[in-house]
Amino acid sequence: MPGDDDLDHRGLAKKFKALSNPNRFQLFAEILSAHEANYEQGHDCFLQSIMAGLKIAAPTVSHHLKELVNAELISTELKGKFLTCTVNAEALLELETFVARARAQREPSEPEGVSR
Amino acid sequence: MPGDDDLDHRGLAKKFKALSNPNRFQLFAEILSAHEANYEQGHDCFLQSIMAGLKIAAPTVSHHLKELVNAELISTELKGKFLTCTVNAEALLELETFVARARAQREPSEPEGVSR
DNA sequence: TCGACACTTCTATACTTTTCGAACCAACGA
DNA sequence: TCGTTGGTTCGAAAAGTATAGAAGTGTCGA
Repeated sequence: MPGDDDLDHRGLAKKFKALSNPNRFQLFAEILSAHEANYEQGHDCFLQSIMAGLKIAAPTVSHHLKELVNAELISTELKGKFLTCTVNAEALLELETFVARARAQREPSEPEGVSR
Repeated sequence: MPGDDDLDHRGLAKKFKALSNPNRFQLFAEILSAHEANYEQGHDCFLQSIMAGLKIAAPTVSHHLKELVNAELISTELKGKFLTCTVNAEALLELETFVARARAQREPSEPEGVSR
């Protein structure tokens, strides 16, 4: 059945691509953990603090950020002078669903054990 | 603490990268579904049949395949004249673990099946 | 109002990736 | 032993990506 998985393919590849660059991946990971750290406290994840952990220039960060947004992995919002980042839960779900399904596909019944 | 997540980062980024190209992604997906289809019947996933579904030349397929192998997403074996592909279950597990953890991170309050 | 700050856009450069034709190697069947 | 077939390697062109310096936009505090 085409149209079952095919729709995902483009979006998924885009998301994978967004995470394929080490710096961008780290950027995403930082946002993720900042998100976690700040969730309870109610304040958002500021780009500024994230940039501190990376050793790349501001224009590059800006570029990577745009890619993450474009892949719909995160969204950003300008709050006055500062930029806040929010991880998109749907995107993560989409990724997880794909991988989980892939795993199921690989082993329809048998638990490991490639004989031959 | 270095070696817990940090190791993953490199490997993960590599895997994400391997899946970042649409054609390569599709290649992987094809292998996956061929795998599923043929599992019970005992015969392997032949590259030949996979290539039929893609509109890229043989050298390109060969190249992409090598990338997937390099990212440890699959392994290949030459059987006489034909090449068979096997999806690496560990790789999928690694991906799933990352994504699941990311989801948990995004919403610490939400109960999910993943413990830290 | 001014200057500092946070971030973006522009532009340029170095590098990587994708892609395929041509040539190649290995295995199989006749 | 050939010719055919499945797949790889080589070489090269075209496109894309990562990166940052310089300059720009908007916001804040003094």
